[in-house]
Amino acid sequence: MAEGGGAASPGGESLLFLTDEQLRKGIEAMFFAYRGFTADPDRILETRGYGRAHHRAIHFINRQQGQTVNTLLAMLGVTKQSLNRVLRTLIEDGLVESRVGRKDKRERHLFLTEDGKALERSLSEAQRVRMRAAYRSAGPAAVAGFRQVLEAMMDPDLRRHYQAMKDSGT
Amino acid sequence: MAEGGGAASPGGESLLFLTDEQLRKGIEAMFFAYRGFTADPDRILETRGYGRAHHRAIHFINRQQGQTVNTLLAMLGVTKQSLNRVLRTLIEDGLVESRVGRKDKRERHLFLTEDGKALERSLSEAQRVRMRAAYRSAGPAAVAGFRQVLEAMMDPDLRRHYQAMKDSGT
DNA sequence: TTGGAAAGTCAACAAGGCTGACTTAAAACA
DNA sequence: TGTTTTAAGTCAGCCTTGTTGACTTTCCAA
Repeated sequence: MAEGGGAASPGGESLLFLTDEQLRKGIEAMFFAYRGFTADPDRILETRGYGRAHHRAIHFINRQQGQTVNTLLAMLGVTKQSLNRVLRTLIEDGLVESRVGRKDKRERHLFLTEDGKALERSLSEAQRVRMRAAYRSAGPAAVAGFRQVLEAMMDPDLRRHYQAMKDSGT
Repeated sequence: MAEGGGAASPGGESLLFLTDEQLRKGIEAMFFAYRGFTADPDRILETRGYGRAHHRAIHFINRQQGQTVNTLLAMLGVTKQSLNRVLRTLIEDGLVESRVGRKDKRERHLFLTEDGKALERSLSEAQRVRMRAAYRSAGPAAVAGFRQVLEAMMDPDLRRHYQAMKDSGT
């Protein structure tokens, strides 16, 4: 209700956005939007017998080709057993290549093959289409706000990962 | 970071925010932010032996007390068998009450008990704390943009659910 | 009175998380 | 040199949460 500094007062619009009601709408918006956000890739993945776990692995391997398994693990926040199951099928299917490290031979460096890149493009393009439509309908100012709020919502560790990517522009 | 808003170049603002690079950042922001968004409730749920499925059921029953199972099903987008498993444990644990419909006795109307409401409050408060912090750090304009983009990202069906809630203000 | 909708249940299965224990290879260290 | 630590991978088993399919019960409405 009227927490956060008296949202009920007239002219207090600068605070109104912090009412529990507003926050609840933001929470629900996240829930519904995330469903839409994953819907298109999910459909593509299904035709191949893959799931979201495969998508995540593909996305992050593409983002930084040649990264080690440990790096990927930190990004995904799952156990190596869990990742390994997914990674094994991607390697068997020829979408991912695992190369022994040149300097440190314990490490495996992960790369997308041409097939892997093709799937990555089709998945991310599906997501970009939706994102592009949302961006267009909301406008540039809204997009800036969108990214600002999302960034502030991340856990610090994840935010660092996100920001690291920001700098390494294509 | 000269491109926090995505459109640093003068004049090109209306198009620059639609580059694939910008879209990719938006996609990744969604991914990381959603992890943060669910982290706090997940921790609370774990202590009770519940999962996200229980959280979702509790959230939507609270949102519209007395709704039928079918309504809830449409909102959650899962099968009734899947929902039923979750619902059964919540009823057994005394967090949800299921009342036979007065007019149509086939229907079951779902309500949160006092215990259920207490858990709902603790879950949503955890989420609100994070959301509030994100909102504060991003500012009112960013929040408006955030909600606009999320809404545009939803599937039309889900958007209707979201907007329906919007009107039924507390 | 009967067809069909709403709800619930049982069984079986799959994806994708998890823990724990263990191996192998190689690097790092003392 | 020999020992410890690290990176990766594997096996086994468990849990949650999603799925399909088949079926029953209840009961409204044509």
